Amino acid sequence: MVTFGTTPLRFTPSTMSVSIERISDFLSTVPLFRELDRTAVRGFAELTREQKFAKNAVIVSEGDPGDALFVVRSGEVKVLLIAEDGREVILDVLGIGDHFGELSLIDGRPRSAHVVATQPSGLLVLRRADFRRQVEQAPLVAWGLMVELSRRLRQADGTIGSLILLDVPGRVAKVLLEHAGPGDGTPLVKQLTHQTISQMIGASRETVSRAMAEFQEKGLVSVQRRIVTIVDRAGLIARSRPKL
Amino acid sequence: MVTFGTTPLRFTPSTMSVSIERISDFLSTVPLFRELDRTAVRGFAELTREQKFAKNAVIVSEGDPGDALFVVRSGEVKVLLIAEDGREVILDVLGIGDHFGELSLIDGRPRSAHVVATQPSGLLVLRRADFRRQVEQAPLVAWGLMVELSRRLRQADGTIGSLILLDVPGRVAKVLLEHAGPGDGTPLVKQLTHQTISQMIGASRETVSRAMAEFQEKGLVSVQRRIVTIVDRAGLIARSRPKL
DNA sequence: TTCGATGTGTGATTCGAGTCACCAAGAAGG
DNA sequence: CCTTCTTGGTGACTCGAATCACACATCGAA
Repeated sequence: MVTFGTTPLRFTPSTMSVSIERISDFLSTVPLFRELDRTAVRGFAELTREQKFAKNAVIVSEGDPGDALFVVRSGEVKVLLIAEDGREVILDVLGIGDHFGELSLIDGRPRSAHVVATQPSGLLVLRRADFRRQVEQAPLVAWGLMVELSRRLRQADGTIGSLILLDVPGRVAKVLLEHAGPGDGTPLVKQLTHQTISQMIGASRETVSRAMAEFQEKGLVSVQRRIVTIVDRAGLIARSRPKL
Repeated sequence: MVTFGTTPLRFTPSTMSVSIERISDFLSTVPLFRELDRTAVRGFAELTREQKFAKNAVIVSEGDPGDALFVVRSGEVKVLLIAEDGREVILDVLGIGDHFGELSLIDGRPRSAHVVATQPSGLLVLRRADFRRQVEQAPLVAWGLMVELSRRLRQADGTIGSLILLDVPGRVAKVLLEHAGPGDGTPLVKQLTHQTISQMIGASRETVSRAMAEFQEKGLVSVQRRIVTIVDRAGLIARSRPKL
């Protein structure tokens, strides 16, 4: 349900269905729902309500009981751990079409990380009970969920490997490659500050700066107005391997 | 199907069913199948064949096309990444009742890691097509699979966090706690060499040795005939937190 | 029992990367 | 437009942990 300002609006059926239609269109672009037919997607779209978050707003906190799944409709959020001393570890940066919160939905345990908006964001919220009921109608979603969890597990294992096997410049190179556009000469899909990168790979901001400087000097990447472009992909890949 | 030596045996129906019965009994102790009724478990048990592996035998290799799920029936295996320079990262050590290989089964992608027997081991093998068909009969397994993947994802994220936030002794403490028995004074459930621990936490063997020496000195753990017992759990927990 | 093999303990040295301390350069907002 | 905030760059110093180099302890198997 959508509200403008603080006034709740009553929709005429036609206005209503336009809105649901829009959400359905959006959801069918999300991999999790891609295999479903129109009707099934609509089923999910109807259970959805959109919630807006300002930049830096906390969306979920580690330890909270979690009973909702979120799909990013606009904006950007980061998934992170916060240590007692305040240091932050960024586990993931999510953009439009990504989703989070499924772990608590599946196993009923508390949230495993914090999620904070890095940009003003609109999130579609699906509550647990609604979601479960709907999954029983459309078991394909269960499959899609497993595929997504598999992807993340592979990614997490890869991250563990590179934390152990690579030096800081190697880890920076890997992050750049993971966020690279399709071909050489394309800028990164996301704008990552050195600070953000450092929190993703467990390094200091300064060391990331030095690594980036090294890459520019060697002609591996070029940076214009803080937008990073990969010039020599092969060179970066070489740098992202454990050195013998 | 079971074979002794190289001679395939023909079973009488009764012999056969004893064997299947045994496997069913075993499978129903595995969390993945725990929610199923006898008949459903039997369905899976019948699709199973046991394969023996010698110590150090390679069970699956990273990059292989994967089309089977393995359940450890006896022995122990390790899941690991191997860098080009030969260094090994141990992602997990699996014992009786644990399983691996589901990622490739779910998403059809190549194996994401190597699996090697650390002890002579017996593995129950379930081929992809059989497994999928059976899952359609028993959708509860799909749910169990998601719960298991969630558990691993939480664990992997925790590992990433501790690699970034903790020093080596902190990471050692964390591993000890994760493998601890129920109460203080109980020995670890698995025997881990310093070498193995070092490969799990991305440290050198020597540094792990020194950390263990420190823990013994401070009375946090005691070691007798290479069996580690946790004496002061609270102390270890304190050591496994990021220090302010 | 004796011999490999496998696991552990400890010093000395080296090195990658964190920390501290600034300064410069873009963005962003009044 | 000029201030303010956020981001990036670089040197100097310090420190945790890897590496190197051995010696010692345990364990199985011949």
